[in-house]
Amino acid sequence: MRLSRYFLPTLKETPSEAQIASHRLMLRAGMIHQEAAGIYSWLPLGFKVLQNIEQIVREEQNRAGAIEMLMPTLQPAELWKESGRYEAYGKEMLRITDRHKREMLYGPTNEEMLTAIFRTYCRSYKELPKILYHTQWKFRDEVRPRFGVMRGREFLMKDAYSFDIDEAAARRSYNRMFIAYLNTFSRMGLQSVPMRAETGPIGGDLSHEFIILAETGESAVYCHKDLVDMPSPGLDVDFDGDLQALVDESTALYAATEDVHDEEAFMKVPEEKRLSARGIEVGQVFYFGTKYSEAMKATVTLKGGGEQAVHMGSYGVGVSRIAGAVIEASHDEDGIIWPMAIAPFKVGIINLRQGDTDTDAACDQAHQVLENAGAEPLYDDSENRAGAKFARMDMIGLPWQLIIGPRGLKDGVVELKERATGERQTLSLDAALNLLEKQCVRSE
RNA sequence: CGGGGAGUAGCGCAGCCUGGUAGCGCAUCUGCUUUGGGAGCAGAGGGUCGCAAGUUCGAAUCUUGUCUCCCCGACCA
Repeated sequence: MRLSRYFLPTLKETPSEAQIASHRLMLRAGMIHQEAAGIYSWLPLGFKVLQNIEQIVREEQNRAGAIEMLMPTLQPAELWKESGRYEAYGKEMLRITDRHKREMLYGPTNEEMLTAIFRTYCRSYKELPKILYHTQWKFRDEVRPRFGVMRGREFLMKDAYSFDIDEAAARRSYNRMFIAYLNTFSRMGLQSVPMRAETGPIGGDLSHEFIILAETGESAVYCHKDLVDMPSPGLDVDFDGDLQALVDESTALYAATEDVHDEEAFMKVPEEKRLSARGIEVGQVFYFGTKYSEAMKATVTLKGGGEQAVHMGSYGVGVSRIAGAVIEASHDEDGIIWPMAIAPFKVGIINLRQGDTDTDAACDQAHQVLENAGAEPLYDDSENRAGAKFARMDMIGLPWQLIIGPRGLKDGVVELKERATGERQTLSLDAALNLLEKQCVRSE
């Protein structure tokens, strides 16, 4: 993509409303545009990131055996009256009345809707187990939205719902999502730590929040240090096999958020391994049994006759929030540092002397070769001076910068800079293009 | 929802106390010079001062109301 044809409204100055790094950088890098408190337009660069995140989530959901669908943003109030949550949800729920005076709402989540779908079509134990998911915009009318997309009112969320015959089977679904989440975040270059979370009225140990450690995290967290560099299970996991051992491995060590923190248990962690930090929740897995299926009469017939309310769980990933969380976890004074997997472009080509015949030609060639190879280049062909181009490229944080100028070309070389480390190497254009193809093209 | 702060050009801000032709920096446009880490000079365009009432000869400035945004807290993916 040529920058001159793209839409990338970057800002040199920081808008005054942005307090934390990710919010500031998303505005400055031209990723988002605020429409109202907690509501954002996603400009092209931000939208690419959002799509990359969504796609990784999708691939890992599918790999774990979940089935994708799509439910609407607007829901009829009746569903929520059935479950009792229409009253319980309070002012956070955005209620709307249509022209026929029917009560509607902008969905904050979809348990009711999917439970209603399930009960309509699935009547037998033979239909189980099932995990269905979608990625859709939600709305929660937070009293006080903040931190940009990390805590907006409108947000994009992947939510999955599992249906099983009993608690033991529900645990297997839970485990699938648990492992899928570890892989999902790992693929995005994020080290996630599953932490015990509040389970609500159901009790038990079946709820975990997936936390990314970051200084600006919204909640205090406590965990065993070894969890911070525990490898993810890997994409070759057999999701049809028994995942319990893998889950146990990830949950054996102490890890809890503020809400459920147990100081006594934490003290049993060797002192040098105790980590108390702040974290951002990017996902949550939750088993809630028959809470909705009973209220909404989602039952299946049993093998031996009789009926059973299905055991359910729900599994959320904050897709739009992750865009902010990644930046919180990965930036420096100069700007964003995108992990390769979700970077909006993989390499930025910097033309140091726009208008110089040789430099223009070399840049054009690099651009074309990388574009054709699928390395997703962004070519800064603007008339700006070198310094401005460097600064902007650092800010938007593409993993690689290919720097081409007349000075180097005289000696037949270009410069390649890795954003994360700042390391530069000088090499021939061909060698640079070869290296970039290896680094930036996704092999599948 | 309690407490605090702010709305003046696309962005960042001054002006308000003490009413009298609306300013600065960045950005944008034109020209010349410059060209490897956010260039220099010269010029130009762009604002019903959030909105509404009121006071006044006269309101960005004073008064009242209202809307919006931000911060701290409570709440939350």
